[in-house]
Amino acid sequence: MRMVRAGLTADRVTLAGAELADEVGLDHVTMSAVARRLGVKDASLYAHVRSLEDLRGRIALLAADEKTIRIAEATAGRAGKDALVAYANAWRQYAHDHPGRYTATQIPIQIDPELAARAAGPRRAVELTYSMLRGYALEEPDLTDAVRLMRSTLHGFTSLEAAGGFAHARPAEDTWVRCLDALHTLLEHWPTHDEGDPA
Amino acid sequence: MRMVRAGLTADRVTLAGAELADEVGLDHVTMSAVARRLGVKDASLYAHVRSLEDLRGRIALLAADEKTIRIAEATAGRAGKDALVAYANAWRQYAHDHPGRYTATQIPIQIDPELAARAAGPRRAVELTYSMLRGYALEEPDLTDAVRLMRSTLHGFTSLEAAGGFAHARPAEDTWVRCLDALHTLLEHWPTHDEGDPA
DNA sequence: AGGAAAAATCTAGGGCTCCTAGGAATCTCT
DNA sequence: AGAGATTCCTAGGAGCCCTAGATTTTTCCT
Repeated sequence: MRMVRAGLTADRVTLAGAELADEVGLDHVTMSAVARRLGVKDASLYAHVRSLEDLRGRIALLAADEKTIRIAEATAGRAGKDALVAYANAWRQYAHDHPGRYTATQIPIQIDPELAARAAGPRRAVELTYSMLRGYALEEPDLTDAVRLMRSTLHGFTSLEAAGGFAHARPAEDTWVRCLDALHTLLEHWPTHDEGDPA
Repeated sequence: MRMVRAGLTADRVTLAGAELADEVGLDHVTMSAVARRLGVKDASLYAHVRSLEDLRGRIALLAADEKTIRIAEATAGRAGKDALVAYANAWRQYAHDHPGRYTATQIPIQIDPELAARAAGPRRAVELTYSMLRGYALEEPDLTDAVRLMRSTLHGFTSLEAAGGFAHARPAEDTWVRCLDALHTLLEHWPTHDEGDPA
């Protein structure tokens, strides 16, 4: 029987999984489904990917890399609020464009360490965020706190939005720009010490 | 053969699923596993629950109810920053105590409408948040935006924390209290109009 | 109390999934 | 051209979701 090789590779399998995740949701990404999409039997995938768990981890890493690259491109050459808005929009846009990949990002990290080490994505992402915030006059540990607040808010918003958490009364888009305004003013007037009245 | 009924009910099945979710993670909650935990064959569950999808939805609703109740108890009789902190801590604590249930909360809503209607949780939660923010002088649509920002930040933080998203350098707890301070001052000085310098 | 009706649980089984083991086809390299 | 490595396959076991129909238990009516 004539056999044509599919030319599989770990990266191609991962990409197929990522595309599938965007189309049908991450938890409908199965070995069988990926194999079908690649015109291959499911057993063939195990030469390139250790398990379904492993595949999900690779998709998560791919997504982290892609998202970081998008943010880097968006914020290049910008500073201050301009950079903040570009950063946030790139983040949200990626989640919109690649919902399956994005949810892969959220899974508890249990990735093959060797694989994770090769991927510069996460480290790079942290650096990006820090340098983006350099425009605001923040010292450690306030800087770390601000970074974490940023990530929390952006992730929380896009995550809730994707899950349909915002009723349709007011467009999410409008809330989004107001939230960015709020984050900006907050970063400018970061409460360095406890300055609040305890009432 | 002597047969003793297990006394199953939709609620008992849901509870077993919720407990299992907290122990082994939501996506290890299977019909078979729940059945084993209840000392029953998996087929028996289908008299009470339509499908695995349905079970997950019920777990999500249960979690939403429980979380809302906790927040209501925590914020009762408090106002201003006091209420804010109580609200946020109750939220985070619930996520810590019931990680599986909490992640069930995040699943895109595709619940049996009839079931969702019976559960007052979500509606109540929204009301709670609004009334908690009544201490800050916010008018619509700023109020809606503030509510959404709150939820985004709280959800994002707890979600990232659960996923191990915060490196161990600085304790997440410290960042948390700083974030609450920040949210408080932000709500007090909400940028009603665009007051930012566009640089 | 006796018996019918309703409800709860079981057995049996089909189809899909993950994953392993070992065999056949294809590519690479000398 | 042939050896060795690589790619992909077939075969199959185990677990999961879910349905259908039988069997047992409870309820409830007279």
